[in-house]
Amino acid sequence: MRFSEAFIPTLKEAPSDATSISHKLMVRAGMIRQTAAGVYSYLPYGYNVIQKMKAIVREEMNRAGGQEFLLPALQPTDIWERTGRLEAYGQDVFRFDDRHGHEMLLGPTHEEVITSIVASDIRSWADLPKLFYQIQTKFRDEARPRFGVLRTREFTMKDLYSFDADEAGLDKSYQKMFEAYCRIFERVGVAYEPLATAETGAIGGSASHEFIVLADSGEDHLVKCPKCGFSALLGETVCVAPATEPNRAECELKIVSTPGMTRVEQVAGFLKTKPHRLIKTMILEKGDGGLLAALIRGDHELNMSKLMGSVDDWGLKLASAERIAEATGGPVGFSGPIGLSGITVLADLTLKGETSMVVGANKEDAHYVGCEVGRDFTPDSFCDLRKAVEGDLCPKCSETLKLEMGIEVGHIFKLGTRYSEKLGATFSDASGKENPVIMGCYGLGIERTVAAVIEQSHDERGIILPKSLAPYQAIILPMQAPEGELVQLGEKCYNLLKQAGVDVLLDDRNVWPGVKFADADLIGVPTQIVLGKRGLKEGRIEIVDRRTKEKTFLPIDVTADSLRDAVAG
RNA sequence: CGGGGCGUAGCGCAGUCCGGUAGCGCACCGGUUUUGGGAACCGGGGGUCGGCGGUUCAAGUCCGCCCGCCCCGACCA
Repeated sequence: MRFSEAFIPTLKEAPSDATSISHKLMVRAGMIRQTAAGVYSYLPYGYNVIQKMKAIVREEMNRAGGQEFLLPALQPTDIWERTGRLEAYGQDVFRFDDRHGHEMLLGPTHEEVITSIVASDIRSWADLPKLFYQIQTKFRDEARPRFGVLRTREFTMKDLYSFDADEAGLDKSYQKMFEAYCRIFERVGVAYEPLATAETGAIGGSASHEFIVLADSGEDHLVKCPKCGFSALLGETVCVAPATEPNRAECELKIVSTPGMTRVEQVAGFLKTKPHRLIKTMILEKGDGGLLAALIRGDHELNMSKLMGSVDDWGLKLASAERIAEATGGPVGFSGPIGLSGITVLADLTLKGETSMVVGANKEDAHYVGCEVGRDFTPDSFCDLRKAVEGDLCPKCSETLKLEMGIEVGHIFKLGTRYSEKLGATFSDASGKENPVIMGCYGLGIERTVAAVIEQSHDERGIILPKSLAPYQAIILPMQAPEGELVQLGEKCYNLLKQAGVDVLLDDRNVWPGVKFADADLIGVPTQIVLGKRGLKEGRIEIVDRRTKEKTFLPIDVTADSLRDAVAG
C-alpha cells in the first residue's frame, strides 16, 4: 500500500477526553474514531490489526479442535428467560420489541443460543466431546464505558463452548483452552498472568481463570510477589498481614460523643487517632433473610466473596438501614460489636487480641473507645475477611507483595450443567441413561486484547506493534519527494518486497522527513526502511527496528530475498 | 444511578464572569522555496458557538428546559 492512497488519518494531538494510552494512541494512529459513548468505528488500519488478532485466535481455536459457528446477535428474549439470566444481566442488555411485538435483545453473549442448538442436535455420548466457537459482536449496555476500546458497549468477543460427557472430559477441554490462551497471548507478545478465581459472576459455574495483562489502566487489581512470582487477584488472595505486635496497652472502655461521624476517616480524625485503630462493623443480610455482622479494621476493605465463602452463603448482601437498626438498635454508621446479640459475628484475623480500638456504640452519634477484642466482646470466629493491601505478605514465600493493575483479556469457566439442564441439552450415555451435557465457556475480548497489547507495547513516539498484529511488516521512508533517486529506490524496494510476499507500506507522500518518521513511529510498523542521501552516498540502505531503534544496513543493490530477510529480522 | 466537569472550524483551545462585527495554534486548499525528525514565506477556504425556547435594540456570553460527551463513584467481562 502507498501511504498517499491509504486512509490512515494520523493526529498530532489526542482528543482531550482520551485518558488511557491505548485510547490516545489508537485515535492518533488513525485506527479508531468514536461514534457514541462506548461505541467505536474501526478505520482500515485499526480494522486490519483487529483482523490479525481474530486470525490468531481462530488458528488457535482450530488447533485445539474448535469448530467455528456464526450465531445471531439478534436473539429472542425467551431463551434468556429459560436460563434466568435476564435478571443477572439486568440493565446491561439492550432490549426492544420487534414490529410484531416480540421481545428481542442484542446478545451480550451466546451460551443460550449455542446450548439450544446442542439441545436439539446432540443426542448421544458418541457425539461428544465438542468444542464450538464463534468470534462475533456482543452488546452490553455498560453502566460506564471507558478507556477507549477497553470497555465498550459493542465489542468483538471470541467465545468457545465445550460440551463433554463427564467431568474428566471437561477437565481435558478446559486444559486445552488454557493452553490455547497461553499460545495466543504469547503470539501477540504480551506479558500476562492466568489467575484462578472463584467468582463466576453472572455466568455461574465452578473453576475459572482470568487471563490478565498487566497495565496501569487496568480495572482489575491483583497482587504479585516480586520474589517467588506468586500472583493472584486481589479478591482471591489469602491475606497475610506483616507480623506486627498487636497493641496490648491497657485500656478502659469509654463511650464518647461523635456527632455526625459515620465515616472511618471522620471518626479517626475527630478522635485524633488512625483508621487502623477503628473497627468497622458491617451488617449483612443472608440469603435466608437472617442477619450477620462482619468486623474489619478501619483501614481494610471487606472482601465479600471471602465472607460468602466463610459462611457458605452466596446470597449475602449489605443490609438496609431498617435491618441494621433491627440488629443493632442504632442507625447506620454507628454499628459496633459490643452488646450485639442474636446474630453471628465474624471478625477479620487482624483484629485478634487488639486493644484500644474504637467501635460504634449502636446508638446515634456515639462510639466506644478503649475497646479490647476478647474482653469487651468475643466474635463467634476469626477468619480472613478482607482484601489484601500493599504491604501484605506473600502467602507462599512471605515476601512483601506488590499491588498491580491489569486488564482482563480472557476468562475461562467450567460451567457444569447449569445451562444444559435449563435448556434440556442432554445425551444418552452408554447405558442409555439421559444426562445433561457438561459445559465450559471460554471468552476472549478481541479489541480489548489489542488495546492491552498497545498499553504494554508503546513508547513516547507511539505504538510498537508486534509483527503478528502489524498490518504492514515494513514501511519504506524515502527522505525525498516527489521525485529523485531516493524515490526511485523506494519504488524498487516496494516492488521487491511485494514480490517477496511481504506486506509493506511505501511513504510516497510529498511531506517532510520528520512527518514520515513521526507517522511511521506513531502507527507502529515493526520495521522502517530508511532511504536517505547519506546512505545513498555510502551505497547502503538503513533498516531500523521500531522497538529497539537498532539500525542495520543492506547494500544498495538489494534483492527481494535480502530485503525480505532484513524485514523478517 | 449519585457526584463533578465539558460542549465554540477536522484536532487542541481562548472568548462566557462584565451582552455590542467569532478568534488563536495545528490540520486543510493554491503558490514559491525546501527534504534525515511534525519546515518557511505569500495567499485562501471552512462555524446553524450542542439543540429548543425565553430576556434584550442586540445573545457564544444572561435565564429555563433538553441532548451529548468525559471524569470520580456504584456496578460489571
